[in-house]
Amino acid sequence: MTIKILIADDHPLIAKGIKDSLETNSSISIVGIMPNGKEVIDYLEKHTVDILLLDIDMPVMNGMDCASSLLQKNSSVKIVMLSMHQDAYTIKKLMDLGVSGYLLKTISSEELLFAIKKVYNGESYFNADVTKALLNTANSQPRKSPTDSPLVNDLTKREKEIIKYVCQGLSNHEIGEKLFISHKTVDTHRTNIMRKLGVRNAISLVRFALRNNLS
Amino acid sequence: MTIKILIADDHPLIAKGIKDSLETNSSISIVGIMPNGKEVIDYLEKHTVDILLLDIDMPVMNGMDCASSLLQKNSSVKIVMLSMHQDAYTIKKLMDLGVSGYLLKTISSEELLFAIKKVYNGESYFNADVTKALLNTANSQPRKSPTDSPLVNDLTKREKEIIKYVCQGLSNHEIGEKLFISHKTVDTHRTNIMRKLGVRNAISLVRFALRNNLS
DNA sequence: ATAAAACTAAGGTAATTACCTTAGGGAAAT
DNA sequence: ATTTCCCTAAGGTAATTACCTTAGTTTTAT
Repeated sequence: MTIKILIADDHPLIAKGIKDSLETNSSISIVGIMPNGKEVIDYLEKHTVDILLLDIDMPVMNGMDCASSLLQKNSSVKIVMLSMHQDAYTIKKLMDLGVSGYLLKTISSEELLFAIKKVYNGESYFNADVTKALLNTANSQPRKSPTDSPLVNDLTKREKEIIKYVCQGLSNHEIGEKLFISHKTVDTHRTNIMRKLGVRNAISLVRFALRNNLS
Repeated sequence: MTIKILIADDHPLIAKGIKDSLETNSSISIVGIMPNGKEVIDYLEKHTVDILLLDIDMPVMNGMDCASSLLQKNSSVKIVMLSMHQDAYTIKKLMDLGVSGYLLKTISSEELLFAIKKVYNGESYFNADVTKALLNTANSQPRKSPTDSPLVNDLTKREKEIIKYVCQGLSNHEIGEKLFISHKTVDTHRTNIMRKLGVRNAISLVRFALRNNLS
């Protein structure tokens, strides 16, 4: 009995590391490496695999959209997300979609193997740090992980507009005047933005914006 | 002749991938894998390596601080940053510090090998996407001001220290804890700083700090 | 040695932000 | 056609910041 695994990661070095780590185990076979979600979808229309190790941050089609698409069409593949960041917002979204696991890339190859076996047996596995990230935000407040880009996609047009003005040092009142909306609406946008990005104050928001060319 | 390389990355899977990719080449020897900047510093005090492949996002001591420390003490090691993100901000800062290369983890093992050889021969290497990221922001934001704004001279040592932490998004309480002073003292410093710089909120303060390399 | 500057601290007040909740109308997607 | 965002708004509360004043201690400079 061999567990057939498909890896989706746009970083060749990382994908190779995962592949090599797993292939030392004879009951596992890596059937392919895909550089983005689109190619995963295409591949899975013609082939069957047991487990998909899916990175989130990928070009063309990201892991989130890919997982969403596969789960909605009731694909038989079990999906294990493999990400750099423990962003509670993203994790929750994926759990709601129905992925079988969420692992940080900080895990050892032993833990990865363990997780794969559990998932293969129909269980799910979320590693400790991930669970902790969710606990910290029991009251639906995501957290942390600036230095991230996939999060930008969650922002609406208006939110990006608000960010620009926040970065200019304008107060909620001033922003409201510029956009002809209430300062309370600006406040709502700000709170939503910060929740999405997992930051707790305006300065961290500005730092994020600068890193992602939103300023 | 063997090129001795030290890898610093807190993700075992990734580090292993890089290691395996490079070690297929007989002229390269991976002498170790360090999980954070602190351990790199410790290691390099006792050993010598040719090239340090340094990840930026690491716990305990990040790659930026690690590179800064090594370059300031004139370590002979050549530093090649290896990051997930093409953040023009960070790249510029690191180039100013004097790192020999900056590569995205999206590169192939072939390109990594090519870069290592160049750096080993005293040249530097920044991969295409990185260069592109810099071009996009070259005109919009001159990072390095040749002459500091006269206002900077009015700031005391302690005030510059406070600014650094403010830029990190820390609250007055958190800054107070870091510096072992009262949050009210931090507040006083902040107010004094803002008065000197003629700004009215923390975000404008951060903008000023970024323009004047105080962050 | 004395003055000036820097660092520390605190009390108080006003303004602002951060966060939660609820909610209606319109646009976009399925 | 119905659901699902998105944008808008507001009420409320807690936390934080901005700013003022006063003031003791330490460090630095002349």
